[in-house]
This record gives sequence, C-alpha cells and structure tokens, in this order.
Amino acid sequence: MHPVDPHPGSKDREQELVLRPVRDQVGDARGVVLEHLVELLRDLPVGEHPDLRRAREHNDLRLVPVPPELVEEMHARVHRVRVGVAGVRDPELRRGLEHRGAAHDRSRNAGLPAEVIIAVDADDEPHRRYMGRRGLSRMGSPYRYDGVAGVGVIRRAPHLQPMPELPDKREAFIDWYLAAVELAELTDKRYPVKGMNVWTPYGFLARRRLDRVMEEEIEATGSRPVEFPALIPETEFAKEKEHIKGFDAQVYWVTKGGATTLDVPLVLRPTSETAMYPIFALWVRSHQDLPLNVYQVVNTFRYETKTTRPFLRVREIHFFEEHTCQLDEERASERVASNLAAFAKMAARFQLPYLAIRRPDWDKFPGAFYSVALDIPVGGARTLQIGSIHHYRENFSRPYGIQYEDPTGRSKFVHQTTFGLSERLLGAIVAVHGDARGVAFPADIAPYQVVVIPVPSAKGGDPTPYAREIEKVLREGGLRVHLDDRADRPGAKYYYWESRGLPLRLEVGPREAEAKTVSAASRLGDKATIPRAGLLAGVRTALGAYDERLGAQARKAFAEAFALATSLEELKGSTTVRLFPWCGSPECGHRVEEAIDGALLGTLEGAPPIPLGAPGACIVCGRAESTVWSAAGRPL
RNA sequence: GGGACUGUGGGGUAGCUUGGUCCAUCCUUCGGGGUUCGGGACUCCGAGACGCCAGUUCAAAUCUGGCCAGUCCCA
Repeated sequence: MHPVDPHPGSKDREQELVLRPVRDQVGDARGVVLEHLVELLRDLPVGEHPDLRRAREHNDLRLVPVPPELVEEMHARVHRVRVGVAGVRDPELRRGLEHRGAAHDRSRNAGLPAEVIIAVDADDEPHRRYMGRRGLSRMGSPYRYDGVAGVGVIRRAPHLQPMPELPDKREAFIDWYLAAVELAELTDKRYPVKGMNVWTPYGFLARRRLDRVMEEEIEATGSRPVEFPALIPETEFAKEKEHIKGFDAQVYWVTKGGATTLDVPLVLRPTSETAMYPIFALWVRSHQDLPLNVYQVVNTFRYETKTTRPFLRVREIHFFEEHTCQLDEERASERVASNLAAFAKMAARFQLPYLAIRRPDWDKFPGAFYSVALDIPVGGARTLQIGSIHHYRENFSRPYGIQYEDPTGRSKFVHQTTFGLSERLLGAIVAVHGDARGVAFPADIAPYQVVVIPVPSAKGGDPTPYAREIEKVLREGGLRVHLDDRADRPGAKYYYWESRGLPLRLEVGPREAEAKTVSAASRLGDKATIPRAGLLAGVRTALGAYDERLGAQARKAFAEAFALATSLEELKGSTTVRLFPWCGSPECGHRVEEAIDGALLGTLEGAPPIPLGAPGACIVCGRAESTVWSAAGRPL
C-alpha cells in the first residue's frame, strides 16, 4: 500500500490547507488546492514529461497522468493530501479504490469546491491521454485498475472556505464596478445588442428614485414635463451645423417603413434639441411666453464606438434633459446658475460631491456657446462626467427660428439653455459609495430603505408575526420597506442585502420580540437597538445618520482625489486629478492634455475642492494675468 | 475606421495546441426533500452548456470560412 493517507486528516490539517492564499484567481477555491499540489510537486524530477511540465507551468494539476517512475516520489509527498475519489461513477472501480482505503463515495464529494485527480497509469498512450478527461469514469473494467494509483481530493473546511470576493476597487476599478453592478442585480447586460441592457426590477426601482429626485428638484425651479417623439426628420436634424457635425458619427438612422424606403430618413434622437426646437418656434411668440422651461425624461440613442459599460457608456441612454428659452443672454446665464443650484440639491440627496467645471472651447457640447460639466473623480486621475449644462445663446434659435416680440414690438431670438443628466448618475453612486462588499445606496435612492429579516430559532418560536408588525408600521410611516422571509439563513440574507446596497437592516428574532425592540445594522456597519415604541422615529434617525456618514465618507474621498500641480511634469502619470492655474489659451491647454494623457476638464466654477489661494502663473506658459483654476484628468 | 484576441449550463470555468475514451470538468446557481437558523450551514435527489450557419472529416467543443456577440490595442 502506498503512503497516501488512508485516513482523513485532522480538522486542523484541512484548515491549514484551505487557508493557503489563493494564488491569483480571486474566489477560486480550486486555486488553493492547486497551489498546494504545485508545491508538493515542485521538486519532483519532472524531466521530459510534457504533461507534468505543462501542469506545473499552468498550475493545473487537475488531470495529470503521472509517469510510473515518479509514483513513489509523488506518494511520498502526497501524504498530506486527503485522498478520495471524485467523479467516479463506475461502481466497480470505486469499490476497488475504496478497498484500498482511498475513497469516499461520490456523493460525499459532490459538494467539494476542489477536486484533484492524480492518476498514474503505465498503460498505452491513448489511455494515458484520456483517462482523466471523464473523471476516470471510463476506467472501469475495460482498463487495468492497477494503473491507477490514487485520486486525490482535498476536502474543504466548510466554515473557512473563502467566499468569492469582488476585485479590488482601487487596483482594478472597472472590474470591481462591473462585478458590483452584477452582484447587485441592477441590470442584465446579456441583452444581445451592444450597449443596450435590461433594467432589472431592482435596478429599475433605483432608477425610478433617481428620476423622482431629478423631477422634484427641477420642477421646484419652475420647469414642467413634456415628451417629444423619438424620431427626428433629417431635414430638422441638419439645421444646426456644429450640432450635426458633433453627432453625425453616432446617430441611428431609420430609413425604412416596412418595405418602403422613407423619402426623408429619420434620426433616432441622440438628444432632443432638433426635435423640440421646431416646435418651440411655434410655442414662443411673445415675451410673455418666456421663459419656457421644460424637461423630459426619455431614452435617447447614440451609437457609441468605445467599449460600453452598464450605466456609464450605453447606446440607449435614459436621459433627463431640460430645455429652456430665455429672453436674453443674461437670463440664460441665470438659468445656468439655477440649474447648478438645482443639481446641488440633487447631489446632496445622492450624497455625491462633484465638480462643476466649464469645459474648454474645444470640448463643449456641439452647438453650445459654452458648457458646464458636472464631473466626479472615480479613483486615480480618472473622472466621470455625470451631467452637463449648456448655454446656447442664439446658436439654435436662429436656425430654428425661435423668436419673440419684445414689449417694444421688436422681434428677437431667444437665448437657450439645456441641462442633461442620465443613468450615469446611478453608475456614479455605485462608483462613489460602493466598497468591497458591493454597492451602497443613499437612503433617498435605495430601492428599499429598510429590510426586515426575521431570525428564527428552534427555542424562541416564530418571529415572523412580530416582523410583519414591524414592516407594517414602517410602511405606514412612508418608508420603502421589505420583509425578507425567504427560507434562507439570516447570515446569508445579511450578505445578500449588503451587496445590494441596502441602507438599513432590521434583525427581528425572539430576543427582539421578547424585549419589544429591533436590532438595526446599517450598510456601513453601525448597529443600534431601536425600541418598538419609537420605531419609526428611530429608523428615520438611523437612516439619517447613515446618509450623513455615507456623505462624509464620500466627501473625504473627494477631497483626497485632487492635488495641486505646479508643473507639467507633475501631470505625467498623475495618480490624482490635478488642479492648476491656466491662462486659457488652447496651446497651453493642449500641452496639459498631452502631459496628463487625458483631458483638460476645464475651469472651475466656484471654489476649488481643496483649499487653494488665488491662481498664480499659468502652469504652461508662466503668464500670470487672468489665469483660472483648472482641472485635468483622464475621463473614464 | 484599422489590427489582435475571445465565445462551453443562469454566472465563473476545465477540455481546444495534437479532432476520437466528451451523452463535456469543477465551483456557483436553480428546483425538490431532510436537518438547521443571531454573519455566506450541512446533507440527499434532481435540472442546466459547446454563439449561429456552412465546410473539411469515418469522426468536430476542438480544424477552416462567413455571420453575430464581446474584449483589448491603435487612430
């Protein structure tokens, strides 16, 4: 009998094996096992055995035929591995292996996270080659049992098995982001059109919260909802030259109705200026019709050529767009300011710190007089534009003929503004608030603010009625609450809801039922006991405190995302978004973009996000007059 | 727009170099049973895949072509 350990190792030994660091595949428990075996076999005189060499190179020892001359060697090392049979369906073979003290039955191994088969065979070439592929199941009677030396299996220590983890947010942001979004089930990206994803119920609930906040805050400034059609005739679309130039490459065309080719091709709106403005020309007649402030929340379409990502870059965009017509340039500028103020209120509800920044001329919205972008830092020097506000002056009103008669009877063109936001906000909330456990929603956005989790116990009786009572009180108090009464273990539910960003979890078990309390735990780990008597107020307080902490955390990270740059050198390979004085000249601006290998985001509207004095000499040309604090980064 | 690479159950993967032992591996997931429940339990039974279409071949997950989808790099 060879020296494979016929007796399962002690608990301690198993744990020792399991606790070895996973080599490179996060969450791949098999990696732990393989690492161990690689180690075992590291010193084997592998010689010219290609299979073993390959196995060693690829760290894949799962199906390695071991040449006979190495058998003894190997077994001398394999003693630390618990040996069993996995995947062996042939009863005769299994019995044979079991007889040699080498097996557990298949069913006991079915749940294993790892399976390592070390088979030894001295038989003919084809046999040697394929014996492993079918888990040895074909190695019954037709083959010589003597050729099989053993099948190695490492059992896990169940409570110590590493659970799948998200990629590191700092090291691999985009991987983390995609995994977090997927884990939270905010979207289903398996829809077979690139850049067009399905809104799942949970994701839709979050989106609807975002929409509500946007609608409430914009309506508070006197804007009213409208909805324009999705298709725009080419003839209208083509009226403003800069605008079409900017969107030409990314529009979807509708060229046929049934089998008939359309006389005038239709554009699927990439944005709605050209859909609305011919109608605005009809709506606006006199100065009494102004201002015209309307918004819509619709889907727009852009044929993105870059890599699409859920919420961040999509081809069907869930778009909030406000369009206004104002009496004159000054009133339009005031509207821009009003939009900025409205966004500040929205952002406060999202707990999102942001940068309002005026884009350089070469990066403004196609057709705009100027553009103010809303940017957030998302790690390193990377930034994400989450919205924009544009002043159009008369650039659109002239080609579209949007004129009014002023009080003196003179005809004038309106000055227009727009304000755009999208589901990128949801991506931003994920990006900013999410952590190693997944996404974290601010209370105003969370699909559910509170989830009640009953904690059953054999001795304590059924807590469900009490849990229902809690749920009812909170619901009647106006909270978005959900009772998770699935037949799962409480711990599993905790992880589930944390990964989905739930702000506040209420644990309700026999102890709480007895004491007439609930135990609350926030997404940030804060715990509290809330008395049943003051339940609603207590929950509200906890939610408020959670939001406050979430916001504070975000503001801290926000401030740390910026650093002053005093020379072009410092922009190169920068690991933060950089702030610096800029003279405003395009030449200097482009030098900045080259240096940071990204974009000059523009000039700050308002105070810098970190304390800085008055801007000094331009970072590029050294001119000291009329410089402005500016920012550069690498847009995502 | 140019180039390279990839596509295996719901998710992640093994197998592909060298076509055959593959009615395809493992983890997870899902359905059912038992047992359990205060931080991802265990256990038993079961379900589920070779992107699509052609071609080569006695034989295709594996080779070839086209399409579709995706990723990366360059513009």
